[in-house]
Amino acid sequence: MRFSQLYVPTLKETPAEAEVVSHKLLLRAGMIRKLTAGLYTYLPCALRVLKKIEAIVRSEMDRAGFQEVLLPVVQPGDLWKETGRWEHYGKELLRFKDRNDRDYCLGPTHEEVMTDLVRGEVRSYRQLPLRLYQLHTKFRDEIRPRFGLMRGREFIMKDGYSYDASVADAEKSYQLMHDAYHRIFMRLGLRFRAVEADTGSIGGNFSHEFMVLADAGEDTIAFCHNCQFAANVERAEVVEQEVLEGVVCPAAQAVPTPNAHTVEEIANLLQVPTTKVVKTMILTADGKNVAVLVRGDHEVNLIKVQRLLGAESVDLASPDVVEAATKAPVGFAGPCGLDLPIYADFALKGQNDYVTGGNAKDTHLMHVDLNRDAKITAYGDLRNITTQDPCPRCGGQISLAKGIEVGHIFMLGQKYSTAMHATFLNEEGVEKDMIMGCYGIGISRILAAAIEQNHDEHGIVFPPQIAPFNCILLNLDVVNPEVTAKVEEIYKLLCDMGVEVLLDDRDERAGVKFKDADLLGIPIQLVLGKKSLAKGIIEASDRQSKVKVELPIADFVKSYTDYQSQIWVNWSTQSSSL
RNA sequence: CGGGAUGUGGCUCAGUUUGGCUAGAGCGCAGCGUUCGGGACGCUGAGGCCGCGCGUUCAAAUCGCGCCAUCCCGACCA
Repeated sequence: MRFSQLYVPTLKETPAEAEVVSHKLLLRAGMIRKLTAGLYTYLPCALRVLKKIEAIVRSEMDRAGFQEVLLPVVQPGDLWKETGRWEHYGKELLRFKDRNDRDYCLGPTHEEVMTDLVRGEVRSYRQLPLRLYQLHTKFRDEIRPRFGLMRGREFIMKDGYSYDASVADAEKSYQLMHDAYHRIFMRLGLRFRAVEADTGSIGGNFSHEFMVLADAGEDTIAFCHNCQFAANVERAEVVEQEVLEGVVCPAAQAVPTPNAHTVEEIANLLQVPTTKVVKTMILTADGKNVAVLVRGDHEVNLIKVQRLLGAESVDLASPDVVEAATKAPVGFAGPCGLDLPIYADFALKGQNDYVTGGNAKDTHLMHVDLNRDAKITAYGDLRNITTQDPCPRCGGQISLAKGIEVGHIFMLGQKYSTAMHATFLNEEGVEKDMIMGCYGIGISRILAAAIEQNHDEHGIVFPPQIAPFNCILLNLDVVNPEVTAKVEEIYKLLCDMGVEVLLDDRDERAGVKFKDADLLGIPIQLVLGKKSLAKGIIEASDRQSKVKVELPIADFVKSYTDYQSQIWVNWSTQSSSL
């Protein structure tokens, strides 16, 4: 491919709309353009990368025994009514009606349609397991699309579904995908981690997320240095610590705390550590209000609260609810005398002499003993894990890291098969519901995640496995006939070798070519100009390390082949699952 | 949906506070010339219903009201 022919409108300046690195670089590198909020057009370079990602995903899915199909994007509302998700999925489901006034939606995921396909044909355990997948476009009307391709409304996804006759078989399907995902992310050249995850709205029994490690990640993962434990903080359980003896606690005493709202402000004002302050949050769970208590230096985990209460939804209560419950403005809630069910985190249990809100304007209570002065409904694991907590499996040291969720696998169980009557006859001739699993990979998100993880001040640093081209050949002297003739010769040679080469044949200054080559993130830069031609060499440089070597023109085929394979090997040793 | 911000040539932004006469700069684009190994320089030129609507005024990019769009922070998720 010739640069002069390629539609890559690179930009010197970053469009104001972009905030995160991947979004900025995708725009600057001429890979994507925004159509409207959350909807992006992929230009040739981006599409080349996406196709490489898809090819790796496809080959590993096929290898795992999954068969590719392609389902419609538009789905009938009736199917969603069968599983109850027409009511429960929420506004992310874009709904509309056809000319006959029938309900339809754009597919945000395809459990219903895939299961409809399977239930129509499968009658016997002999036809199971059935493992299918597809690669196509999903639409979710996100509340807030952001970060370019990281959270678009329309995106490319690989979604796979398994149908098994028994739980044991379903677990095999799940493990097959777990292993395949490992191979996929290794082959993509990324640093990633599989973590235990919450199942969220998809539902099911258990799940793992595959996280690309990057500072811009929206998720926090906790992992152990000593054992294999790794989990999304949403999910990571906190083990209850040994109960410590409480000190002798004086009687509770109200103190004025004007202008102090946050835990830090209270702690400073009253000269106590934040660990001795109790955070009281009023939550609304399925329409009922409850109070949740955590230590001042801890964060409430709403998913854990939801699980403890067995609630469908849990949210922070609105200010008027808080004011009605505490008879005070927001910021002064406390457990003493509060007429609500009160759930407290384990960490508060063993100690006393706390500072809490006073349920009155500008007032807090000191010397609170929760067991003496408040009525705690129950203690439980209600907060996010911290680096101070021991590993819940082995007691080892916990670390936290940011990650971008690029894959998620779920053991669904019979949630959908039961609702949709996806049944089969077993060996005994008894009708059973199939056991399902579903397995997603965000293809277009991987493009963004790869850039978040691999970039520098000059631009993108693509892993060679997914780079839009294997190398870029810079003609530094397009007006010089000898140089140009030699460049053309090398270009043809590379094409004949099957190397995906981008020839920068533009009549531009050297600096422009170097800048664009860096920006695009092509792993290998080959440079030929008057100087190098005189020496009989081509300069090659590694986009990642910036290390330059000289390849003799005389022995170009072999020296290039060795060089490229070295670059690839370097990358594959970097990709890891930690 | 709540909170914050921004809308001015293709891109980045100035001008808006204190209304004023042909609306500016840099980049990019077209032409000519000089340059040519890390985003060159000079000259010439094209390109703007100043987000949209209504209003105030002799006069609106600038003031008021309404709407729309985009971005950021929260609840969602591949």
